Amino acid sequence: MAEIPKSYDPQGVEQQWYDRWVAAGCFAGKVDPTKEAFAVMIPPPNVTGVLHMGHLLNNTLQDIMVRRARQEGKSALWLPGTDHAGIATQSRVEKELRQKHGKTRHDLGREKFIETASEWRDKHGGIILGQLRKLGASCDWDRTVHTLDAGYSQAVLQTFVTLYERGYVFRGKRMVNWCPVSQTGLSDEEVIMKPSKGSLYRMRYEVAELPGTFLEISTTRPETIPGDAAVAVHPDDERYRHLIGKHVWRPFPRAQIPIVGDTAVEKEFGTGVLKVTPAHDRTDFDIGKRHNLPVIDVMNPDGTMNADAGPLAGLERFKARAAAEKLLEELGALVKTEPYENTVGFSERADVPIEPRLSEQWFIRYPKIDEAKRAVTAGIIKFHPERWTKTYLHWLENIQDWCVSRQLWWGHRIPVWYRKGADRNDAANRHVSLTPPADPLNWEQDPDVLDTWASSWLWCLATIGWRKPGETTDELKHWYPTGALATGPDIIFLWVARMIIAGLELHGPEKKTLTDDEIRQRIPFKRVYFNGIIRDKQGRKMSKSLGNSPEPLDLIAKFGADGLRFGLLSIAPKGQDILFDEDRVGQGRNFCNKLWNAARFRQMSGPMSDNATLAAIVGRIRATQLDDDDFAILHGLAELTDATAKNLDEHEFTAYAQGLYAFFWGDFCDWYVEASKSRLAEPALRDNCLAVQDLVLRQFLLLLHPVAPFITEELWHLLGYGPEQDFIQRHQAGSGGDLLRVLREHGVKLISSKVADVAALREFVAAVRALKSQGNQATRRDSLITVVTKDTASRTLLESNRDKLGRLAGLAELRYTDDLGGRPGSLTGLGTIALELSGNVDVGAEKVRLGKELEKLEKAVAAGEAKLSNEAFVSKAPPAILEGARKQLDEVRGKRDEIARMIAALG
RNA sequence: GGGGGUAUAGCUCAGUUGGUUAGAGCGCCUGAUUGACAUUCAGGAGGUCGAUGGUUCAAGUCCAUCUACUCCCA
Repeated sequence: MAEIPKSYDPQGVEQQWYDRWVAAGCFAGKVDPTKEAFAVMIPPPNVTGVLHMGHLLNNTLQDIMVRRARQEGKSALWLPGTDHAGIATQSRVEKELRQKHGKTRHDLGREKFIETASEWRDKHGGIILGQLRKLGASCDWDRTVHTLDAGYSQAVLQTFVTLYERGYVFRGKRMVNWCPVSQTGLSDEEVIMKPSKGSLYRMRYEVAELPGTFLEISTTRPETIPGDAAVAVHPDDERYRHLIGKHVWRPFPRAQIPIVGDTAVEKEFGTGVLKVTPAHDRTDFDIGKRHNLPVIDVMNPDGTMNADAGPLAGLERFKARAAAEKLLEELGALVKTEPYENTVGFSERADVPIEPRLSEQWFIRYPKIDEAKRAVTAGIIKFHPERWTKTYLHWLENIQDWCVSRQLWWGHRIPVWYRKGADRNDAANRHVSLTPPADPLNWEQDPDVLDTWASSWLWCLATIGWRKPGETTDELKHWYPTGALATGPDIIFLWVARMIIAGLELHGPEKKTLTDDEIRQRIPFKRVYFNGIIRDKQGRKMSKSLGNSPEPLDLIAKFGADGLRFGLLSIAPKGQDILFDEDRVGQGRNFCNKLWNAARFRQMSGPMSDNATLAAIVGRIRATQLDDDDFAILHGLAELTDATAKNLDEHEFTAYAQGLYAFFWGDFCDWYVEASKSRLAEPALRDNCLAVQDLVLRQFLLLLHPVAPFITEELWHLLGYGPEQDFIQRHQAGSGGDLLRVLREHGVKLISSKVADVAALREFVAAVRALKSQGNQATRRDSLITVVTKDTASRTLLESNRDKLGRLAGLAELRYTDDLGGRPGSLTGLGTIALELSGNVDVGAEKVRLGKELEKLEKAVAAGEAKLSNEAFVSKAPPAILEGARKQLDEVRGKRDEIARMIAALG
């Protein structure tokens, strides 16, 4: 066996194992009806994207779930893929066309452009999937899916057709969020509201019927004045009620427009008078409909003003705003301009203010809303953390129709053909189908494509072969519903909710309503884990423009994939945002190194024996030779095993990592291994001690494997737990009970009182070390400690562990007495101790320290006495609590007296 | 305007149905290092659990109000 090097070097280990895993087909998801299935579908990253911090955490979590499922012997699948990212990809490709060739997509034509975009995708896309391999992601790469793949596309188009046939898809002229840069409509979910500094313009319009009377109006958007069709006031507003029905003069183009009364007007905002621009504002559009106002569109799709904008025609929208201000001023209609901050919607992709714009679009009215709510409220789908259910339900309760058409070329082209020259809004003139009409020359296809989310909402279905409602396949039957989804809460509406709705409507035959059982069969996943968003140290979102995001691959190089994964878990509070701090992630790397060195120590401590199976290792243990520490560590191991399972079941990933850390570093390395060094030096005791170490290491590697796959695989082999052609993923730790049973069958019965004994010894050692440190004897290995033992049991315990105490606390001798006199001392559960040869003790400092201790104890005594003299407490508290309180009071009193005595003795 | 979330040590966070003298990691201070590990070891300092009020024998934990910060939706 190779000698283990001094410090862990992840680089070589990781690459080597990843290649071997892939070559051996370790990640292949195989349909096996005899096994419980557990599938995870990766949240498909944007094909143009590269790995960022959020992916690291999110994919680590998925890998943990999948690797654990594999260890448990389940039929496990983690399916990777990408989405085609309509707007993002198209903008990237158009930008490149413009910069390299000075061309637009229109120069190329649709077909050629899509070809170019596909080439670009094949070349640049999917970088991120390669990066995930570095993280150790155990995806079944042979199954990689892209939303524009032929089969997937068929599913997307079929869904549109099906929903159209079922009456959930309709075409309509509506106010949409228009992005003037991408020149496409957007769904509400793709609009980011941002506070923006602008101006509030106060203008006055003259009342036509009452010359000399003016109405003051506030607006943030004077460039839309030419589109004004009316002004509106609240019908109950005393100030203006009498003017309803009259008219005002619109300043430009000068025209009379009516004054209408509408309850949508906020009396308190501005002057309480609203200019109504039906073509350019959602509320105004609704007001316009109620009052039969004309819709005057004054803008071009690219955000410039059109001919109807009169004097503003041809200007870009923000230039037009300035021009409008100037015009108002010249006309004497501007009262004043004041700075104003309001929230403005920005296009998520292009990052420019969106323009509410009236246009013809395709919409989906969401089906199965009640069922979608019930799936979560009835616990058929579980959210972790649970509170996200509130956000989810709130969205469903206020749900709006989904604008699914995008004025792009890159994506799934809407499968609708219109009869040439006929009214498109008449369904009779449409052909909605996966296949073109028989007489294509008489028809033209809708130029738009579908929203990317209208493809990724089928992710859990179409990745495993769903193509049509009511049809199923072996793969679908086996993997669906998937086991869990891990994603960020920022896409709870965009993706999570829509996937649930898609599953409910599309998986299975058409049904108007669903029973709970049917819901159970149709949901896309059983659990959703929402991980926190990773922010920088100051709590800002990671972004390219801020430059505050570390390069993930650099982090992997620096800490190792395992170290980074472990470090991320240990700093990721459940469902809270994560403030990323590189120093803290270093903990993960340190932990891997600690594990590495523990294994190295094991290797150096004695020859390796049969480690091939758990039974073989247990078989090496001689029950009669086990000491207190062996019992305690094995007991702790059994507890850790159960705690680990529980934490993973409940998606308590941080607790999972912290539990492993505390056991291994604190209990095993700092205490057990240190304590066992004296036994390892004795040939007669050595083998037994090594067997226990081998046992602990083996089980620990199994528990750690999901989060740190590389180092655990490497050590699994280095320490001889499995032959070369085997993999750790084929083994599981079992339960704590299993472990205890195997031990018991071998004659090892764990005595639980030993756990308390070891805890007392650890406390004793800590007290001695502290005392020595205060007496400037920290480094001495020949210290003498005098003990006033509490009872004979304490003395027996100390005596039977003398060697260890000597080694761990640097004690040459323990002496027992009844009176410590004036020596500086301290209290332990096993008795009061004092240091001999105390050297240059600072009596003053010692008194201060003891004084503080005394004060604390006196408070505790007073609290205890008050509690026990309280009639109500004594009569109402449960006996166990009462008993505990009495015991504690006795203890605290004893300690107090002892400390008081020590202080007095110091003089 | 509506709906969440958070507030515990200098920092980042644990603290599971209320029940001992509230914990961890990092940082800081002191000390150690020739055989597992400086990616280490030992010790120490540091907290009226955001504020007020309430329920209870008992509140960091439950309830109400308030304050601050933060996210989502309109």
